[in-house]
Amino acid sequence: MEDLRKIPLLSELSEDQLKKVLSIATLKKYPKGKVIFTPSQKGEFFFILKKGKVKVFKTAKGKEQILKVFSKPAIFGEAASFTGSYFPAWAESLEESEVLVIPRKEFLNLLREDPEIGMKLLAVMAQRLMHLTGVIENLSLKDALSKVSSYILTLYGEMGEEITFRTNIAAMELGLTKETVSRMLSKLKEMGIIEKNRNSIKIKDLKALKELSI
Amino acid sequence: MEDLRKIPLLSELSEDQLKKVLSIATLKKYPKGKVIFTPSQKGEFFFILKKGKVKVFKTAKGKEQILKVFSKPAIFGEAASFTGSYFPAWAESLEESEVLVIPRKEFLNLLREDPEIGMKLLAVMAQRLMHLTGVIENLSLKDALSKVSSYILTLYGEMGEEITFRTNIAAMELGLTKETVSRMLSKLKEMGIIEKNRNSIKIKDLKALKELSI
DNA sequence: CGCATAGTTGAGCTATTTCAACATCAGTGG
DNA sequence: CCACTGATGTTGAAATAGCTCAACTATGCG
Repeated sequence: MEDLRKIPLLSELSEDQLKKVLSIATLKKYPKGKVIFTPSQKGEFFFILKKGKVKVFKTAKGKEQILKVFSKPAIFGEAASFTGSYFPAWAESLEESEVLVIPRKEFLNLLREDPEIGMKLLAVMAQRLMHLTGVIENLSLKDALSKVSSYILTLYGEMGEEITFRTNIAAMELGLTKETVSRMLSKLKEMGIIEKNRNSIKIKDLKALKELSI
Repeated sequence: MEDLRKIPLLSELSEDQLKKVLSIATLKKYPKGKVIFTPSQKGEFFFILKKGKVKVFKTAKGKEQILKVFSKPAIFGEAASFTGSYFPAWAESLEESEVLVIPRKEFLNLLREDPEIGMKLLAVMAQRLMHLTGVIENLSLKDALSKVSSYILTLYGEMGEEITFRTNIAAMELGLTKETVSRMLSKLKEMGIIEKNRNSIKIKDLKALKELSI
């Protein structure tokens, strides 16, 4: 429950309000690879990721483009559950996950009761917008090496730290194939910019990486 | 002034409120090709397009990707002026335009005074999110012919209608070159799906076009 | 232990870009 | 009113980034 306090939208709630939310919410457990919502569903529910990892993505013609991966406690599906329209994307668990599901009606009640929550939601949506413009910039304006470089930087915590890196997830986020991502990683390694193990990388030359990520 | 009422955010305002907004706002005129804001500016102002046409876009490495073109009265730059952070993109007039500029402070006051306006803004942001997910879908999952086909459909009003079509704008919205867009148009013409003049097209086979746009 | 999943590497392919040359049009100034 | 100029669009040929396909390796999970 304390994890949930870290979510901007919920941090604002009083103890009582949060309890109320939790009493309304249903806890759902999704094993790895389960669909949480699809574009053919209307936003009748609002989702809070409590534990696990979820990808939100578009698909067409057998291809898939990730919009965002949630791996920390966060809300998702908020736009559609606000408007009540169809979800603009798919959501699927990437690992075993726990999700709190709140009916749209209750979600709207919360908003109505406390305008401060509406403001928080605005802030979240503004963040989402910025994130998506970043995705678009990546997709449209950068070449493969820049994409991978900037992607690594988004994962980067502190110098010398081991960064878990999933090639195929990266590929789906960046609009590349896993082969291309793999090749770019090899290239970065050759250039002495990163070190590479099977599931993780380590940044050796942050400055050069930043340079490439533009 | 009545045009402004058509903008969702403002339609909600009382006569007095709207007058107040207009008294706060500064009317700015931009000739064609003028920059309205850039990513190096913080969202100190909120913009209302009154007349004209404005493109909001990202650029890098001499390339340019349009996020959205506004051609009817609308608000823009709302996310950054809500959070006060840097604009995530550029805005530039595509033709001579009139823009109402409102200081962030006053904009936030409006939100504070009337929660209903906050709700409207949420709706607008939700729309923007859906739009951007659509842009991403286009960029990442579709080939050139599909992109152009679906783009034409977004412009489409009623059957047999002449549709103004600007090849280079289309290209910048679709993440293609003008040459490719031109070639795709020729292809669609060859296929008997559209008719084509210099600055406009006409849909001859809507069903086929929809088929291609997937 | 075995099998499905994830990653690597090479080779050839192809959609789109790039470059170049040309055509057309709209607006401007004489 | 016409000539000039810059912007916009068209078409062809060549270049290329990234994809597809294929074969192989490593891994981790049941």
